[in-house]
Amino acid sequence: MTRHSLTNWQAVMAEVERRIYTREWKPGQSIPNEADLAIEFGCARVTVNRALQTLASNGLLDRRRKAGTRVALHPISKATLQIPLIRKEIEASKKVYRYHLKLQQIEAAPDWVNARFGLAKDVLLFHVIALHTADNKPYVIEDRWINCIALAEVLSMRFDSISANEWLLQSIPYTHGDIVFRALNASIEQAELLDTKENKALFEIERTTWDHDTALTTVRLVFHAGYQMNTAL
Amino acid sequence: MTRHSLTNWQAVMAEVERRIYTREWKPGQSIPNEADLAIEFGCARVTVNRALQTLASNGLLDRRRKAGTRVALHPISKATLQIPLIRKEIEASKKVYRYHLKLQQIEAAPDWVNARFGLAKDVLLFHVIALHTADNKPYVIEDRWINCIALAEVLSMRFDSISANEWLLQSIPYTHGDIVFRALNASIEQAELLDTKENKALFEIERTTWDHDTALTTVRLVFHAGYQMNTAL
DNA sequence: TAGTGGTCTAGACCACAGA
DNA sequence: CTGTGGTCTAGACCACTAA
Repeated sequence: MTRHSLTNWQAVMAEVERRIYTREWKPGQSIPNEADLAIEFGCARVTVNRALQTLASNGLLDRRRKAGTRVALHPISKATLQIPLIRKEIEASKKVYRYHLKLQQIEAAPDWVNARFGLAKDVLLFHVIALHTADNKPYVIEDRWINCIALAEVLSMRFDSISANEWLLQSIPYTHGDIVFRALNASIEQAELLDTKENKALFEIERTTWDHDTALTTVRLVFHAGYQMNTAL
Repeated sequence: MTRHSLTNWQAVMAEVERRIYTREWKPGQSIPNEADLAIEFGCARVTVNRALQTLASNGLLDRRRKAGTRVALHPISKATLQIPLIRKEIEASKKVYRYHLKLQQIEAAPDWVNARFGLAKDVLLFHVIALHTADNKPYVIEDRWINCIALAEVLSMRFDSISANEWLLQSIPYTHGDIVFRALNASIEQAELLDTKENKALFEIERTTWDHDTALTTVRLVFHAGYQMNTAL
């Protein structure tokens, strides 16, 4: 991919990668320490350090103080998922994005939401259901619950022109989140919204975001039939 | 999570994160340059650089030479997926891992495989189907095709005691890979192997690994009903 | 062209964990 | 105790790009 001139530490990284890849350094084997490599490559130790740290964070090396650096035995592959705004994702594929609000009200939440939020059973939460379309075809259903105790601002919002997805991401800072991916059989309602048949296998992403120990919002994104999520290794 | 004493650059990072999170520095806004921050924090510029680079790689900052550093407008969330060996994944949940070879033969590949490999239609490829179980319950079907032109070693392998998954990962180096996640309705055969019903929504991961421009192997992993993939944000 | 981030260096000290 | 990686510093030069 990158057709640029390599910086020094990238060159060191590339050379180390090459030695691992060609099995000059085999899985499980110790490689020379940073100081020796710095001498061999004729650079500062920090430069070697940066290269090896990067490789270690990619899972290609195991590093321990005193024990030294070894080629990883089980290269735990790491894939990085980009999770963009739905609107951006659709616009990136050069399709026309549209947004349709289906429901916005305050109501008691179902069990799975209360479980996620760690709230009592009959707390009222802000509930939004919306459909995002690409070129006027259903793309994803956004079924969102918002903790309006922690986020009182939401009570005055109308999500008919801006999606809750977008408003939250731009306006509400969070400290961390968790994500679950799963497959589910379409309910009758989901099938109707997504223009497919009941029981069709659909891809779902469930995301909850937190401000420290307080859950702010949880959303289930149910994608149209045939949706695929891609990434590189 | 981390209850350790922070290193200096981590402290700087934490402070910058705090300012972003508390909106002292708002989305889109420029923050002071590295030199000024180094003075303010009483540390070397490199230390600030490391902190800001880390935040930028997490998507929280946008950095451009001359233009300076700004708080990201659209915090593109990045989630890192760990893709371990199936055996490790099962053992990590303290269940008993077992492996059952269902098929191993050389045959002409279906279209989707030829498409991935960029090969002619009637090339013969190495085909393996296996079931991985956790506590004797079906966990995932591994349906794998191996490019035995590029990987002649595979012709002498018997995958009845070691899985192709494991052998390939430990023995065959690759330069990169791509991954697709999707949902599918169980076929009759899949339902039977996974002890569920036809048309049940199942989670599938399709992974292809490459040595430069040569596809080495492609695999479809179809998980048991109810499987979820988790990650943090 | 000038300001900003990106990288590099030599040297230093520290923290951890193996022997 | 000692070898190794982890981090920090001050200073320098380079590379990109907005003005």
